[in-house]
Amino acid sequence: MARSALTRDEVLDAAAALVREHGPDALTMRRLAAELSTAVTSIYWHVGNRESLLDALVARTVADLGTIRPRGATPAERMMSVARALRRALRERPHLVAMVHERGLTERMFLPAQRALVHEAHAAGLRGAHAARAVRALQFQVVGYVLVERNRERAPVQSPAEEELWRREDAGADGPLARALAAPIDTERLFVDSVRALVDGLLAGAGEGAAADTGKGVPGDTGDGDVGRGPYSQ
Amino acid sequence: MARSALTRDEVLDAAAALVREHGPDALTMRRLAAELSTAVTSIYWHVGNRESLLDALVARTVADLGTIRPRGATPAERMMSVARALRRALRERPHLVAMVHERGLTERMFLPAQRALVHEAHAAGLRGAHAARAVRALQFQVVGYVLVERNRERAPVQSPAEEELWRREDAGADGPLARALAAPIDTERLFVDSVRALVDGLLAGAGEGAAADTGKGVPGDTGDGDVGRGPYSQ
DNA sequence: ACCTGAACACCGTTCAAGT
DNA sequence: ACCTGAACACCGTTCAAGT
Repeated sequence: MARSALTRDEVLDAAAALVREHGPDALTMRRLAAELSTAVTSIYWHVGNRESLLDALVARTVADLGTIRPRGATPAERMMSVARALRRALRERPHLVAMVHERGLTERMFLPAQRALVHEAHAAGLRGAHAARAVRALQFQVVGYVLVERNRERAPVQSPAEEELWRREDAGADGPLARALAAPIDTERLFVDSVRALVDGLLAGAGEGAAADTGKGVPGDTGDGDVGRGPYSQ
Repeated sequence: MARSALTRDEVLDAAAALVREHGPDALTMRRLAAELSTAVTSIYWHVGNRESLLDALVARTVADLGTIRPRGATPAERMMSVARALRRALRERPHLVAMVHERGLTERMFLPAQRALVHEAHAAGLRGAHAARAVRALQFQVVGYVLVERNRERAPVQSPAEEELWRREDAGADGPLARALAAPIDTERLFVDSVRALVDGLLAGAGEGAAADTGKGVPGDTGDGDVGRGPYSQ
């Protein structure tokens, strides 16, 4: 069998590799063709155009994001474990997640996690629209946090260093506060603190009955990867 | 006086207009030149290159983001008013804010708001590193929320409609929950709820003494707009 | 000090043509 | 059904040259 038969999957693999290693900007049709030792135009036959190539990569990422298994004894703990798992999954695929975000598919991507959160919110005694808002608040919180966090990491040396920006005068007489704000952020801890505060705030006043519910997790959410094949000639 | 003397500010104004009306992708050097009825290369003389042109726009936006005036009777209320004001400011400049974000300058942009939050956290009785974490948690929350929110607005018709994704089985026996999750999000309300829950969680247990503190607001944070002028020849 | 056109090395995409 | 090279209309950027 001749090895040289180019397939759509090979194209996607090579494209994903380029993105993973050099970022989305490095993914040009010509470079991709060179990587695959083929003509640029062959790629067009397999994936249509650059836009739908990116769409396909994004669809893959959405499918890749596996199911989330909540852990912990109480609903609050299990909600926090979902939040941590979500964050980790996002951080493992920064470029691709950014692309998902650009395409406005973030929500679709988080459906499995959302299901797990619904389960836990219910177990915590939240019901109806109240539970829905709690789930979404947490989801927004986690996704937003990771976006901000990634942003900080990509940031160049912040134009004026944070320390310069925080002179003593601004923090009143609170020396430790000023010092804490001048120090680099412990994003790990800040994340946990933020999530805990939010979860506490959301669950405050909810009926605390079903805390011993089995943290069984999410119904399987597999499949759904493919996005349409075949030629793209008009 | 000859009207035709091209200035750096004119270039920036035209560029900002292009971005505001057609998005960052529409800002090409050639189109900008056409807009200004000048040669492409003239623009290079004034702003160096595309990258530093974007930098300058971003610096402008950062400077534009005015000071924030907290309102409300209690520190908690004033913190929430800062959060709302921040969100509004972000939503008024979506393209430019996205550019600030891409450049990793989000933090720099929010310094004024951060100052206001520090003031209120202190008034609420938080001290030292604890106060610093509260301020940052809230800041991450607001910025992250707006990023997610913008993302949703740009989203195309979510591939499978949310309703299809939420069949009854997933929400257990909670019909209202399922219906609430299938309905479009009231992002305004979700934002307020989330912020309130977070603020409540953050302030829980803090000394509640100085609630009547004057909500005087932030020390002036003007100036700082310019970013270096002159020729860019190597 | 400011502006210009020509030129270079890139893009994504289309098309007519091959096998 | 798959692959190809040539060509088009765009990019950002540099350079040598004008005034």
